[in-house]
Amino acid sequence: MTVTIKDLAREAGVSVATVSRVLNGRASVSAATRERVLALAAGLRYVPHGAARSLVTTKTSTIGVLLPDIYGEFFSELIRGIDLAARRHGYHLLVSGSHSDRAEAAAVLQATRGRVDGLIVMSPEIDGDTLRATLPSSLPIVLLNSPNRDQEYDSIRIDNYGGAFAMIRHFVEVGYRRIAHVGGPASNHDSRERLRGYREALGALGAEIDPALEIEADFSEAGGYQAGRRLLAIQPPPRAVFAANDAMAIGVLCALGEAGVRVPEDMALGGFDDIPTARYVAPPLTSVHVSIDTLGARALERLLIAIDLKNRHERMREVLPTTLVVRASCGAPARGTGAHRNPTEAPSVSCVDTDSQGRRRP
Amino acid sequence: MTVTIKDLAREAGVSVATVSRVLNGRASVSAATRERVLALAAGLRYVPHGAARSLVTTKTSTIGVLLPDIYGEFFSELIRGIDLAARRHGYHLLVSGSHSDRAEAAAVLQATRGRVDGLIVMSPEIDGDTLRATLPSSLPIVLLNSPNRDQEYDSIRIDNYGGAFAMIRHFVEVGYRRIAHVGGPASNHDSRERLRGYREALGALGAEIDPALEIEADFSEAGGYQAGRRLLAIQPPPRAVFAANDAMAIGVLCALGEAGVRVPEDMALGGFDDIPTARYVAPPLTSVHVSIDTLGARALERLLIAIDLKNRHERMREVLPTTLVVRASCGAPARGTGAHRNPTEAPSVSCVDTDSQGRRRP
DNA sequence: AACTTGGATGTAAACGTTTACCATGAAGAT
DNA sequence: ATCTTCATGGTAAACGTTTACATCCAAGTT
Repeated sequence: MTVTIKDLAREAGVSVATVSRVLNGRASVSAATRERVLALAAGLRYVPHGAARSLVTTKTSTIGVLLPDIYGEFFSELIRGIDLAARRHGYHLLVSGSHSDRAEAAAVLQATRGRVDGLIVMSPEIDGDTLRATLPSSLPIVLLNSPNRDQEYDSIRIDNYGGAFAMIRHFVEVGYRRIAHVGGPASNHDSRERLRGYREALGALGAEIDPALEIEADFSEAGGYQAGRRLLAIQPPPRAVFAANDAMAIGVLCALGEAGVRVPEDMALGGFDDIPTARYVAPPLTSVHVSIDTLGARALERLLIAIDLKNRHERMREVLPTTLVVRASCGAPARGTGAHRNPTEAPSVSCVDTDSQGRRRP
Repeated sequence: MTVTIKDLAREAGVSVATVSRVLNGRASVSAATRERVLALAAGLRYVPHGAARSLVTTKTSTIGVLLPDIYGEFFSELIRGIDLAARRHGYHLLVSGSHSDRAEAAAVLQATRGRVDGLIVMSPEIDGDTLRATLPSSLPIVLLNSPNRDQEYDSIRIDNYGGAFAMIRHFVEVGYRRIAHVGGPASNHDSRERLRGYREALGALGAEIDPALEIEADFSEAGGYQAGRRLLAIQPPPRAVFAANDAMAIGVLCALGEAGVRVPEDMALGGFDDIPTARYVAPPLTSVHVSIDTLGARALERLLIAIDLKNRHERMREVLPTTLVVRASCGAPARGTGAHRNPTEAPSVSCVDTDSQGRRRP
């Protein structure tokens, strides 16, 4: 029913080898034959069978992407970044998100064998040992934002520590001394690093240290809202709040707004991630910008190198720098009014590139 | 190097057929043999080769998803909906987004042959004729939000017309008579349907009709902002604005805010899509809610039916209903204050289910 | 005229599975 | 004791490609 290379060969009166050569642009086929085969292929709507091809070439031109949960702007940006880079290199993407447990994630990993040339893995469930246990060591893998310090795998992560440090540094420079933190789940590596940046910055910059100012939430708007309510009860109240992601910052904003607490006049606020929404809330949110699509693109390019070198390359651990984006919510000198900014202008913000210690980069 | 079923068979001292039977849970293998093979498979970290398997079974357990551009909350929701449904049914997802031209999209379509069991296509570039020309007719396909009225393909789309109609009906009920529209590109099918809903509702409900009130933009925040500026110049000014998506509505909000025009007191505003951000802008945005993940899940399930029935099923055209979500931006009676709403509560909004004529559903 | 070269094409093996079919032998039925 | 039956497991073909190798033949070289 579906037309194969044999049908094509028969119709064209040549061997399958010749058809294959034409289709793959191999040399030494006469122009006449080429024409005939090509015309016939179009006419019969022939499309080569990918699986058969990969079986013999041991190339799939596909890379697998394993994500914790395909949700929200972070992941759409990430996939977009990976996808664009993949297309540029002629690769396809096999994506899979939200695995409830380790067993399911492992099953998905297994299922990708023979359908992908490599894997980009971002999953709190999966560590190096799990990977080693379930996959052949010949499969190239890049770990994304993983706590993993494994020498066997490449990894790329965001400079959580430096980003958090930069935010606190900014708060301190603006003049705040009593700064609270709304963190993500302690089990999450990103949360822990951002918390560490917060704590060490407080210490290093001489701000006030008070464990009562640390609240743990869950990275969601709802969690941020609850945390915001608890913030309001703290005495004396903090003058600024650093939320470990923008979703929680928005929740905090919500809680403060309800209570009549003005941002930034009564309490300053900063987030992390710089999701697109950040600039459209009122007041626009100061945040730590992370170039998520770059993260994805870099991961893909690293993976391609690994594939090219048959996984015999030197492993790398890469850290992507962050940029502090200052908007109205942190009460920095003479910035914005709380109105939405004009989205057609260049960002009306000050950006500060920082190194991994939160220090200003030239 | 990588271990195959043959290695496994040799080590276990059985034939490849037996190993295959064990691995696929086929009957008639003694418990002892099964144990031995399973233990060995785990020990050697054997994983079956997907491509080889699909070659002989003609099943890939993968479905392809072709999207116009993986960008923004709409697409992350859509992919999420598809992914969840796919996993539930044991399928994987091969996604591809943002094709600059028809040729590239066609190339991607071709490349999926033999790697997918079916296709979900959402792309303005690709119509029925292109599909017919590039793909074997035996491949099951579901079209998403496509203008296509092709009898050959299943399709699912959102009730753009009904959603727009419902929004205007609501505006009229609140008391507005002079209502402007900020539309998407005229080349886009969704825009055209929303515009049609707007126009026909104005006529049907006796509101003011004035071509000067129709502005075309491009579905982006920036485009909405520009449109907002033009709105301000219209004399007499409209009392309400219906933007064809939330991104543009946010842009309009921005322009109005800059000009000191209060929403909803001076001008009411409504959007379309009900993206998560909609409830966090100030004032919270009234919008037409679309269950995007449902759209994705439905598409996948329809595709699975088609696959099951080897594409010999009856084709269907499905229209997904919308829900009007009333928040503060439209100035409906005694709603919100412009503050962020508490995200832990059930939505503090009135929802109105409507049929395809924008009439209230029981 | 014999020999070499190389372009065009065909032959067949290989890739890693699944599965229809067949062979074996033990247990139960007569 | 012979015949069935059935569980177990082996043999080999098939899936649709690519590609190493072989073959053929025309054209050029000596």
